[in-house]
Amino acid sequence: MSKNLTKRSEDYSKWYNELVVKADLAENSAVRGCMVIKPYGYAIWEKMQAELDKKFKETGHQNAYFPLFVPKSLFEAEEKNAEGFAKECAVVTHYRLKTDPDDSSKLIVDPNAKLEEELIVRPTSEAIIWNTYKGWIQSYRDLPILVNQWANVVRWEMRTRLFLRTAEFLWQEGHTAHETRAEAIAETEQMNTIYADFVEQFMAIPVVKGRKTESERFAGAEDTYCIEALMQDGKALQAGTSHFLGQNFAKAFDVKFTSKEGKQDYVWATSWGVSTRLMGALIMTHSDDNGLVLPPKLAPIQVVIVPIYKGEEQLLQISEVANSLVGDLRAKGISVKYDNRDTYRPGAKFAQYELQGVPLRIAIGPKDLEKGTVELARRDTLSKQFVSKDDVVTTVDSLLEEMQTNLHNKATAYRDEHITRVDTFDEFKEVLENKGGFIAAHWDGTIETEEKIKELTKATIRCIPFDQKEEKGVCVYSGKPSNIRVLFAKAY
RNA sequence: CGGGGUGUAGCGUAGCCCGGUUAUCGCGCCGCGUUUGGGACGCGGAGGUCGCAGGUUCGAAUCCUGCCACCCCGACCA
Repeated sequence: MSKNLTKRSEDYSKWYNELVVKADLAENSAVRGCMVIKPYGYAIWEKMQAELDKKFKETGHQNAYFPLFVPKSLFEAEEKNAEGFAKECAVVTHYRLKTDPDDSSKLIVDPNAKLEEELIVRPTSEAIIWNTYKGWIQSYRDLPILVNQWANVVRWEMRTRLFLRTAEFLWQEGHTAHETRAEAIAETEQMNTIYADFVEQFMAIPVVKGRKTESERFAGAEDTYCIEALMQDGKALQAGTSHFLGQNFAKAFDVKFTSKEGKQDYVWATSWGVSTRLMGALIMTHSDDNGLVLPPKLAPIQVVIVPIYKGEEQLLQISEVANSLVGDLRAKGISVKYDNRDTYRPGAKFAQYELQGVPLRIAIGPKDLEKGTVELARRDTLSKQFVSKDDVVTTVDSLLEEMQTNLHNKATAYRDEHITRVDTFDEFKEVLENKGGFIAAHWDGTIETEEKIKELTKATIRCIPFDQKEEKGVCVYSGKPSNIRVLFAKAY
């Protein structure tokens, strides 16, 4: 994506148009920041869901569903968590409307239908889930509980951005309960790795795995692991998180179990999630000026076939070739669309599928009929080639694989070029201002320094990378000793 | 909630300063015909509470007042 297209969110409209429409109920400001995901965009989300779900099941997790509403008292139970989300909660106070006595065409909230206790629309489900787990857990035999929920959550953000920070978003949230600290930490690590593998391999987006600093940590967590991605405009995006919650929620909701030895103890917890924000990451990582570019593994349509013809008869001849090709490709498990609409010309279709990011396009025209070929165009490089009819299936098959790798390599190269090692604060500011991306710098480990750097540069510590080697140095801001570099960046 | 900006057809806009025929143009949409190897062309057509409410005026998209919404920047955040 070109630089000028990264500056304003409205510039993304070209791509978003294919995926999403902004909720726009005219005078109703209440839905500001929510989105309507169109079928094509939702199909992408469904592919992501399916892949993640598979990985969750492979690691012993099960899906369940918990209520949308959280009674306020439950929400209050874990103090830090409550405090962390308090500023951005939608609250249900009434349960009924009635006709306005002054204007029968209007409805008003019935003042007689006030709830005894307000209900919070979940910004996350730890509270209601841990309140439920309390009833599920008595013995070590009940552990571990490995549950995931696919759901929507609401966070009343002051400022929203399509996909990256919408008021309502779709996500999955895993909530697990364990006997031991070590087991819970292992789960936290496992899930962070699953996210990293998914985002890298399936979405072709390179990420840095690491740990959050205390100030960036999830409210109520003892430790937060994350995967951080870098967008084409040089800003970082948190693509997924996995939290080790310690015994905080177990204590808040009084969830104890009796161990083999007959002793009572609080259970150890984790939670982890990824959201529709990943679709924003997808757009901002791979898109170019012609629109979306989808990695083949998550493209709802992997191959589109466009006929080029004059007259009904020619279309029939081409359709014969096209339909047999569709059959052959589907037999290989490749998703194909044959677009034989006669209401649009080929050029318009080409443009449309490029906008939608369809990885491969096959055009079949009279020349191809003569020569026994098809024209094959790939979305990532925009290059075209003629392929013999007999070789199409194998070529498509290998190209899809190649494109998946190519996209990941391209994004990785970009990301790696934008990790800059910096040793002075002047250099830090210079790189941040002119180059963007991640800055690998020494940090003295204090919240004060972190805050000060944020205040001066707007850059935050994205993570302390797991694979960072120990290295003696001095803090880029305070000059105090440090033995590891952390990653700073401006973030979404 | 602070600072800045913008509201005219589905989308993008001209007109506003300096009030005056039927509100401009492009895209899109509908019909007919010709087209079809990179976003077709011709002819015809439909579509407007000029953000809302007041006010000034013979007359308001245009001037005044109030309100509302959206966008950008900031605080907040996955």
